[in-house]
Amino acid sequence: MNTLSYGLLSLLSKDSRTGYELMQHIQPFWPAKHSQIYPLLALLEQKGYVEFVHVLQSDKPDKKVYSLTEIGLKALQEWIGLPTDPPVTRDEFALKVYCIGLVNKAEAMRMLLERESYYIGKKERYMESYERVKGQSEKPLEELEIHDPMFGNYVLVRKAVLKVDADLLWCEWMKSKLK
Amino acid sequence: MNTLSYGLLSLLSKDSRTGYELMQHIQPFWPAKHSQIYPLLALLEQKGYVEFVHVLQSDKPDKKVYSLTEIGLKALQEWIGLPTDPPVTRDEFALKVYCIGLVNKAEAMRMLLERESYYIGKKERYMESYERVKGQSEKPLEELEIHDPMFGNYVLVRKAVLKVDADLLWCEWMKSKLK
DNA sequence: TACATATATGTCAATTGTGACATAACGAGG
DNA sequence: CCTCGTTATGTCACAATTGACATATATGTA
Repeated sequence: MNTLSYGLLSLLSKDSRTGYELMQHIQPFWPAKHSQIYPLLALLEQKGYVEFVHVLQSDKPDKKVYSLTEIGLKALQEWIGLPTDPPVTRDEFALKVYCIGLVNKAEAMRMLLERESYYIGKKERYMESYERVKGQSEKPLEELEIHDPMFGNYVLVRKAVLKVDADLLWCEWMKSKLK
Repeated sequence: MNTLSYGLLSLLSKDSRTGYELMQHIQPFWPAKHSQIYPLLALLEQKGYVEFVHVLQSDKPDKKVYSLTEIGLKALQEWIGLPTDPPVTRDEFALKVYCIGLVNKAEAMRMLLERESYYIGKKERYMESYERVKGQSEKPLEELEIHDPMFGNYVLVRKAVLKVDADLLWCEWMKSKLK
């Protein structure tokens, strides 16, 4: 069982979801395409870690709603205690920045502004997530504690916002360097 | 030609390096093992983008020092202008945090402290890089501009420090949540 | 009318990346 | 003396991931 499989179990521990929804929601922490998710879900179902019900829809295609089983929950709990791999980031832009002296200031500024607007868009989406979490929570977010069902969502949105703020801060600083 | 290949050219645009050194220096932005680097270097050499000289060493194993060729430089310059893929991060810890409510506060705190010390170690190494860059630069770092050979190193260390500071800030904030 | 996008699931070939094996010499520690 | 870590290069089987293809319906757009 690979990390992505456990990631899917992790999402399913809160809510029953379709493969399509799992694919959408796991993106910020473990980007994966549907072509990777669907075969893994079939494997997880084979092993009895998840089960699904067919849900017929008239307006949209029918779907399979997956949920975590008892033994899936046990597997998930065991995995949490196991050693955790360090995060891995692959950043093509950073590779380009290393040799940015090969282009002129104007071109470098163009690239930087493009990257900055990418981060601005990301931050906007994270802020929308934050508002969604706030709307779904019964308590004020600051009062949530570890066993509250929204705790994970809350602290992860916070993590994402802090990181994108750091990226935006660097972009701002870089702009002053390229003036 | 994949992104990692261009990353190698990018590093070689500043200094001639061995495959082993390239493997070490590309880690922060594009983690790759030597088993991936060496075959790519052979391909790049076949295409004429890089060339190497054998350097015999008595105390350590002999090595191959690679450098960028004219046509390698041209390929690198073309790549810089091309659209840049967004950064990709895979974070197993974040997947665990999503369902952290499955374990008790003490266990969650243990995991968090472990992750925090990982980030502290990373920050220390980045600060060492910063000092190394400062030592190698002729001008004060604040005065470096885009065409200075140390500019890329300087702004990337700054980027790395800002990001790890954001991670540490989140850890600090999380500790207060788990008290 | 035609085309793009979103929902929804699935397969498969090709590419990318990992972990183990192989070799070899040095220095440090038990 | 033996093992471990570092330097240094290389191969190879396997696992993880991507991108294209396939299908179907609804909705919005040119």
